[in-house]
Amino acid sequence: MATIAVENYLKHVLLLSEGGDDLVSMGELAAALAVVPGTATTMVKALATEGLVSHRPRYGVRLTAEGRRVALGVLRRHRIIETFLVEVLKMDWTEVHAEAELLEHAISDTVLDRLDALLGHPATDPHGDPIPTRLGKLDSQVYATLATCGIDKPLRIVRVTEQSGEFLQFAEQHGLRPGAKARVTERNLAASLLTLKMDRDRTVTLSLSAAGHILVAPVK
Amino acid sequence: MATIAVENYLKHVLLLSEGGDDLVSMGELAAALAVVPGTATTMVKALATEGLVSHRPRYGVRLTAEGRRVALGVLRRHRIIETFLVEVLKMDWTEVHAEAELLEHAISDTVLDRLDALLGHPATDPHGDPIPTRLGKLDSQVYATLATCGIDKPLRIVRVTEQSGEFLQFAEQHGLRPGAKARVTERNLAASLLTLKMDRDRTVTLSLSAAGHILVAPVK
DNA sequence: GTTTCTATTTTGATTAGTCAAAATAAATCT
DNA sequence: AGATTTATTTTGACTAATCAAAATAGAAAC
Repeated sequence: MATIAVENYLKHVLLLSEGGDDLVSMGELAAALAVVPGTATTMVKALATEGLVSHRPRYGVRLTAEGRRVALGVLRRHRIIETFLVEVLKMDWTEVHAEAELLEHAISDTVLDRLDALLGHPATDPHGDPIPTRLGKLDSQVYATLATCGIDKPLRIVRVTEQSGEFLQFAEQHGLRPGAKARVTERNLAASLLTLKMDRDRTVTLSLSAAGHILVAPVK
Repeated sequence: MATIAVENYLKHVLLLSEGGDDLVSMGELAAALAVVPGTATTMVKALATEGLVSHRPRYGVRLTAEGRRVALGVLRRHRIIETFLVEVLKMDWTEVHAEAELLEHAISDTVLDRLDALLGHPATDPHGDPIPTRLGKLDSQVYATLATCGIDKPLRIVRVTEQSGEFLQFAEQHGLRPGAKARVTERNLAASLLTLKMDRDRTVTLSLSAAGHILVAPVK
């Protein structure tokens, strides 16, 4: 039985390895978990002897098949709980992340399956993040971001990959939520800024780094 | 911030002191928490220095006002979660106790208040146990039990004070659930048995000790 | 009023997770 | 290549919660 700490380590290794590089560094991992690097090293070594990760000392860590299975379970719980909090309890999508962080380690499979059914087996959570299936399949579709997409093409926001309350509240305030329509009108690399037009001609300006967290798909 | 272990100790001191005796013994407490007695002693001493209980060494332990406040919070969470699991997720009232035991330490006040509102601010959980209010008021109405009530009087079951799955499934199987109507037809002290008539002339026999866990009120 | 029984407390160890700070290895820069 | 910077690992220490087993204090029995 994985402890809460173990579940969190595995979840964060999964999330950090999503974005490309194969091995997750101790630095990244320690920062994500808000522990000191030495703690991450110690824990990773323990996880490695349990067969949940493989550790290449001095280079980084990666999930084993078993570790990935556990991590996907945690992620599934997290995202179903977030969806429940928004859809049923009508909480704000900008504030449910922290709540789900707590509950994801305490909910049983029975309760989770009931929630999933109540919600109609959703494919994504309120941020647009894909929900792993019971069988451990995770949709890995790659989207463009506002920082990388074409200019003046009609777009639909599909996902916002940032959990911080401030960022999400900023996004919500300007209508940058999953499902919203948008169009990039100008991208200024020198100033690292980007301008876009939302519904009803609302204009929004944001930094390229922020834009990188907003995933979009072309509107057919 | 109280840890999970601290919350559990305080909750069990509260539950064990409900049934009468002022001081809760280390033996009872250790048994309720499934730890060895020495562990309970150690923990209780720590709780005492935190001002959450007062410990009379060799005699027992009692909650302070602050400890009671914390314990009532845990109990409120537990019972609201149980109610949610039955009313919204349609789980069986005989199986929700263990689930709530896990979730009660992970749910925030925000989520709890939303659940409470969704459920219409219930006064009791599915077992008939009273739910402490946000302000820490706990209904302490005293009921007769099937072991102590009068013979041949029409009764309504108001509460079942046993959490074990087996007991509850037995109760459910024979219609002994909160709200059901019943009438004691015979009480045999020698054999420590009791017979009662339920709806549609169903007859049920159970031990006096089991009967002591089924609380009843006279039907007006 | 001793002795005996039983519950409680104490003592010494263990496990999980963490931090601070010293040691070390890899990468980078002359 | 040698020196410096930076990330990682190691070491030693700490906290919370637990157990096993020895010591002890009340209560009950004689």
